[in-house]
Amino acid sequence: MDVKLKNRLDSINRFYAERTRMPTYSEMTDLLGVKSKNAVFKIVGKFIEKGLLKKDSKGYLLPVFGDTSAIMPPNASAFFAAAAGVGSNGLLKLIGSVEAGFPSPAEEELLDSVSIDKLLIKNPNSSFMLEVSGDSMINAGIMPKDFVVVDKSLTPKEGDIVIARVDGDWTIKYLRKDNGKYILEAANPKYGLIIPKQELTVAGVVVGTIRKYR
Amino acid sequence: MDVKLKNRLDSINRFYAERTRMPTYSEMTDLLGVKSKNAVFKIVGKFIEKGLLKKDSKGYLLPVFGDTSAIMPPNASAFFAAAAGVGSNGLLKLIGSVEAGFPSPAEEELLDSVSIDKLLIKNPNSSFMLEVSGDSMINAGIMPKDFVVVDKSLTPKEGDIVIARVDGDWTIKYLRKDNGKYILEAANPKYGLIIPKQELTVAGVVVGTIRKYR
DNA sequence: TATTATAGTAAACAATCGTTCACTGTCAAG
DNA sequence: CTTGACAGTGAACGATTGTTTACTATAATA
Repeated sequence: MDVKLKNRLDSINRFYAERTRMPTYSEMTDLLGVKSKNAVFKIVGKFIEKGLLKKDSKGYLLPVFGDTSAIMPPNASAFFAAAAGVGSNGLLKLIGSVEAGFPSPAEEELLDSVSIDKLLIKNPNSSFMLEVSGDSMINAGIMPKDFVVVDKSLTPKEGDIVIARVDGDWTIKYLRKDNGKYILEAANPKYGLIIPKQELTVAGVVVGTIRKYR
Repeated sequence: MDVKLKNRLDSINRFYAERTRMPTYSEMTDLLGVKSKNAVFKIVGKFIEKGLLKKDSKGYLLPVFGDTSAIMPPNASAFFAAAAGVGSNGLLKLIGSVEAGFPSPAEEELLDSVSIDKLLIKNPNSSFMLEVSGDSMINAGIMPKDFVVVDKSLTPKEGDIVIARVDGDWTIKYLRKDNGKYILEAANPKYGLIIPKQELTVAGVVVGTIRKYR
């Protein structure tokens, strides 16, 4: 796909990121630099054909997100967007590993865009975000003030990091088993195992963590 | 706001999360359980008046995201959504700290919803996501296979975690200063300071980290 | 009891939507 | 030189949009 077409797609996707809705065909005449809606209709038709945009069941035009179930496809090479840093969908472009660094702009393949929301949240209706306090999980790379994404719908299993209520207190810990009974283990040698006296309730499984700097 | 109204708002927002667009007034008659578009018009008018939905400059209805610049408002109390786990906007409900746990459903205030994308990404056009390899930042809670969000537009300053190219290699490290010259410091005692022989280029500042479990 | 407020119904309206039609101009290939 | 492909223009069309109008039923208030 040539640069002009790619820039056109980017401008549509950028509209979506900024305005939280897809542009109308009329609005796209301005975005794409054409005068007629039929020209837009044909250009959009090409993007739909290539799977870069889509229509829903009612015929409304929608953006297409990168496939977050396959982060870092094995053979993907990547390149920076142009110096102006055009992104698609307001989402992040997934480059590669830190060690691979930032490839030269000469590489031509499109970067996948990913939505972090969609990366971490599999079940929107049963997922929540909590802020971590305390350093009990610090050796698992979970620090105070980090956020964890918790999914209540998942069945907890041994080794999961869970949000649990034990003897009336809430905590975040590894879920372990000892003699057939669930116990909790911190990721900090300062804290011992938690063996419930009365009740251990697992409220949800931690499926992701987020930290914000600056 | 009573439960019926809140459920109506949730159903609109859930439509947005699932369909990537806002429903039409006609579609909202089904969502809200009314027969006439004027009833929808009035209900939506109430949400707009309360700041729970909005119109853009062209008159299109849009969802309203929680204010991510004020995560965890100091006096916010929170409660779980209903057992069915209704979420708004497909976004996460921000509850509270782990120690506060999950409050009882009896508490009535709305949870803020947050978009992680919007939480971490301030400049979509200059932000990227990289996967971490190596354990050089492990004591900063950044582990191999974590993702970092990098913003190229920020001016790096001392103490930032940066993506840098030093003597031809890419790395992620703390940016430090020694005798007026920039150097790099790992967060793992296994690794010494990096004092560039030739060139140190900072490509971007790390503004967030993400880890995915399961 | 009367009045007001609220929540809804049905229909009509002007505007805009996405799509189709007919056409033009440019470029590449035979 | 002719033909076909491609990218575009302008206008028209049927469908749908959000908004407005007129009204009804119920509940709350004075």
